[in-house]
Amino acid sequence: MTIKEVSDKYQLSTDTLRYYEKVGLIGPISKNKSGIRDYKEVDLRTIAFVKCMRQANMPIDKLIRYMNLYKEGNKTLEDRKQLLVEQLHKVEKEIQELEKAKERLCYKIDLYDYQLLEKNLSMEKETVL
Amino acid sequence: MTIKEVSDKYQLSTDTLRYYEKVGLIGPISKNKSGIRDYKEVDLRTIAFVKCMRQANMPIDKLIRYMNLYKEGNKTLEDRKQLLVEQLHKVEKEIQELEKAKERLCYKIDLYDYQLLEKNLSMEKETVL
DNA sequence: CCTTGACTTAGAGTCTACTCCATGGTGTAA
DNA sequence: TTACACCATGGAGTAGACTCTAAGTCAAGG
Repeated sequence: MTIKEVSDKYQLSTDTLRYYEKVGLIGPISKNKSGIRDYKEVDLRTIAFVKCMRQANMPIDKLIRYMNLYKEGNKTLEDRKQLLVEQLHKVEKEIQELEKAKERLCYKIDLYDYQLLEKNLSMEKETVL
Repeated sequence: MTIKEVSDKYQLSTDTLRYYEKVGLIGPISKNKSGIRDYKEVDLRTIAFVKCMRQANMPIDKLIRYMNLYKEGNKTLEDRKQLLVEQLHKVEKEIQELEKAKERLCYKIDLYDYQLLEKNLSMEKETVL
């Protein structure tokens, strides 16, 4: 699979894909004789995971640490789990904060609706009289 | 209320408070004869709102636009509401994405628990034999 | 009076995560 | 075979949101 195809499939720019590879988040990706990347199934799975974790706002350096632990094999299971648990907590907290913000937004929007209603009523009055 | 007290109350650094004022997100804050800021009740309410919107990941420039509309008064009600509605949609989408990430994290953590269990069992076997 | 600690300013610096650029090679359809 | 879109590299540049620094002012306590 070419970098363009991967880019389209996962909605990550080709620049981003190369950047992720450079910093060690994915790959190294195998290349054909003329140096062009050929993404394999396992690469795609890594990319999907990375994308998901990035959407969970996991910072790049933490993700890199996770990937490095992964490469070290079985003895790092506990550490890797720990990283994910930490991230889970962060995600839960963020969801809570967003929910709070959401409520406030809804409340304010309601207020605006009310104010707009009043404004329109008074304009109508003006027009009628 | 001094900048330090506000900083403690809202968990925003004094630098950040001054920065918000500089870019026009809050204030201008009134100052005493020797030039020291004195935050009033209305400032605190603005700060609380700004903090909430920032936690909702509303970009600074959008917030500034909102604040400017607010200062223009009644005729901008519709526009302001529009900004908030947009932001609400963004927040809802982000919550969804975080929920997705959360599920994936939970799933992976479960897998790790299982793998760790297996590992410990086999270690126990080794010890016993 | 002097020190200490909190306050002020303007402006430079930092961090994260990309994103863009210049330059040059590749592959395939007409 | 030439045009075209795509690929590569290293390194510079950007956006957003702070964060820090230097240099100075001010009020209170010892």
